[in-house]
Amino acid sequence: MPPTPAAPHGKRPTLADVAARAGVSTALVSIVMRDAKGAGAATRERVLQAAQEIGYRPDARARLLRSHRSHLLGVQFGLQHPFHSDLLEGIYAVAEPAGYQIALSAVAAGRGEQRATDALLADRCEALILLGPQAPAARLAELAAQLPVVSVARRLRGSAQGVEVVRTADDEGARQAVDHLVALGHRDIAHIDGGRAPGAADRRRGYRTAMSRHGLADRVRVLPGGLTEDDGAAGARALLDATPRPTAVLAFNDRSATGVLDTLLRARVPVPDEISVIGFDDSHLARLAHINLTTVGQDIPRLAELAVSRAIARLEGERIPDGEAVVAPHLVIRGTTAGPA
Amino acid sequence: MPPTPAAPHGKRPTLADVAARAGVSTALVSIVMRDAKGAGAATRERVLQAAQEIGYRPDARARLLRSHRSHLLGVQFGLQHPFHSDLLEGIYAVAEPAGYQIALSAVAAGRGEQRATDALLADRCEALILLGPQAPAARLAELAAQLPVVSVARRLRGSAQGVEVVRTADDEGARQAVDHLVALGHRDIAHIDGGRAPGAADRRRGYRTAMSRHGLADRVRVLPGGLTEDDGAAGARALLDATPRPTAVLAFNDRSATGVLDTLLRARVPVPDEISVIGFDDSHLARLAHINLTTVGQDIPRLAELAVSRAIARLEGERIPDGEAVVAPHLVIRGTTAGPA
DNA sequence: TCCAGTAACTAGAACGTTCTAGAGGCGCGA
DNA sequence: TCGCGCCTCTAGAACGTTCTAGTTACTGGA
Repeated sequence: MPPTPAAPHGKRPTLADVAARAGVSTALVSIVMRDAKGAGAATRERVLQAAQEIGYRPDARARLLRSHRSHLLGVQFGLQHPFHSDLLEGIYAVAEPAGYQIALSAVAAGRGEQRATDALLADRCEALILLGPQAPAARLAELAAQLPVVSVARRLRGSAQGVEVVRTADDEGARQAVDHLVALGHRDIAHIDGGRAPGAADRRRGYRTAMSRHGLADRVRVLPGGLTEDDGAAGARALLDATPRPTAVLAFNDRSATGVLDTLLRARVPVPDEISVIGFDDSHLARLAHINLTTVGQDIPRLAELAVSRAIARLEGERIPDGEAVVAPHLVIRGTTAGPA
Repeated sequence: MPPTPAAPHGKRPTLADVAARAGVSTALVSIVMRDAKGAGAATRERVLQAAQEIGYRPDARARLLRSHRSHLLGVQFGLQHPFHSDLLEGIYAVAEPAGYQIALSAVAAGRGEQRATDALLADRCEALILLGPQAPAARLAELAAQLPVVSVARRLRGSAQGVEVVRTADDEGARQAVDHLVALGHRDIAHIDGGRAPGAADRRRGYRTAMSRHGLADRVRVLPGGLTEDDGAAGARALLDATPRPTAVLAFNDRSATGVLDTLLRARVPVPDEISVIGFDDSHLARLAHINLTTVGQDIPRLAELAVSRAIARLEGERIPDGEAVVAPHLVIRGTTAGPA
């Protein structure tokens, strides 16, 4: 059933092979394969037939070499970040319909960001989309001098000229969480933060200002954390020892919140009866029936769409609105928040 | 500080630009850039200097187009599988030192395996490494007719001729888990399985035969499950209703085991005091201090190494040992197993 | 002194596409 | 009948690299 894939000379079949078999020129085969206009219906049919028979596939590299546009977007992502995986799903969904291909380059242990971006540049990407890049601003500026660069989820001050930024309004997300807890009647609300992680500073600030606005400046309590479950668990232990013990806690992200939940369960502190918990991200984790976490959702499809569309806009010479693209988060209320006992 | 990246004519600099600046031929520049022999030390220095000055980078696509080997391994992976991310880390670590580049292609919602492999073929990969492929065996055979294909973690019967298989001895892992529990004194040991997931059938079989070998055939209890936390949670609820209630349970994987743990905690059933729990994978999850899961570890670096080395061996015409490459798992004893009450 | 051998370098053809020009055929209005 | 435009198709150059087959210059052995 599968077409015999063997090319005449044992190598991968090329345009010329198809052309010979169909009795036309290579140029015409090229036209047919690209579905461009300039070929008659009958010939088109015959060429496709021939291509099918010898199992021809266009060579993407040769194609890109010749055409002066590559229509290739390079995406750098971290292998260990589920959040990046979710973004990638969104990026694929937007880029392919817009006629752009995606080239992936992973950041892994022993393969730093420099290696990752070098590979993308060598592949002739037209623009770079960097998910949560950690590289120094100077390096990003250097890249931005060569081609359009979009930083997703990492905020950059003026030091990285020319880099587009797409991110969530982290401070606003923290504010929504605090507002929700205050509306439920909480006053002693703690925050287990994200340390130096991207967005952590903004979430910390959002928490502080929201507390102040509710006249709770003296109840502010920021516990050092990070972005893993262990960080959350450690924060929760500190929380339990605190006096007065807070009745609610905002974690840096869902992973951290999961650690908090686990520690509270083990300590037989019922959630949300004695302590309410809020996460951040609305990851798959949070949605699971047995975790059922109230959390601040990031609008991942929107972030992905903005990242791609800004990259494309820069490539096609459209004028881009100045400044960062900031996406509003939204509170997702589930089962881990309730009024204080 | 960064070299002025502008090429003479505003486009990306090429070999010819470097050659002109250094006053040599393009062929010689090519030699220097590849670090091949055939250039004098002084000239070499001068060429490198010129390349540096105009910010030259080799064009990977043109390079691959010309050279008849591409030294490119295509890897297909699932965006939503942390296990695949871990494998990828290992694959990068092995492939790059061996002189092979990695091209990634993700399987995502709306981007099936066919699309993913098509992209890799268009990119002129020399071999394909598929992580947990779900495609029908016929499709894999069709690919294998065109180039070397390695299937990781998916077992294939004779129907997919020519496909290399690299996998963990799943039945053996299940056996180790049962042996451990029996040695602790357990007799009522249940298994929450993985349904139709890759490896699930083998683990189920390993559990059954191990139970039989210990004379516990009549205690065998397989509960339907899957590969997510929710599946584990559902299985655990079924477990609690069973009579006699099992004193130990082997989950399909760590995610499922996490769901089990959570349900047991909520039901105030202490682990491991009343019920012991074992997972499978030794994922990051299992290692977390507050989960501390006894689990069957897969040797991920070894799986990655075997996958890459088999692909390369096929490419370089070396003779490969017949049959699948099966890697032994190993039990990792942590805090969720103990003797029955 | 001559020739072989080697090291340094170059011209020009490939690789598999797309693109630019243009050739030929046909229909149609004047 | 001519002239024009349109459609289909083709020849050949181009893309940026590597490879093959030289050419030149220098060394050292007979």
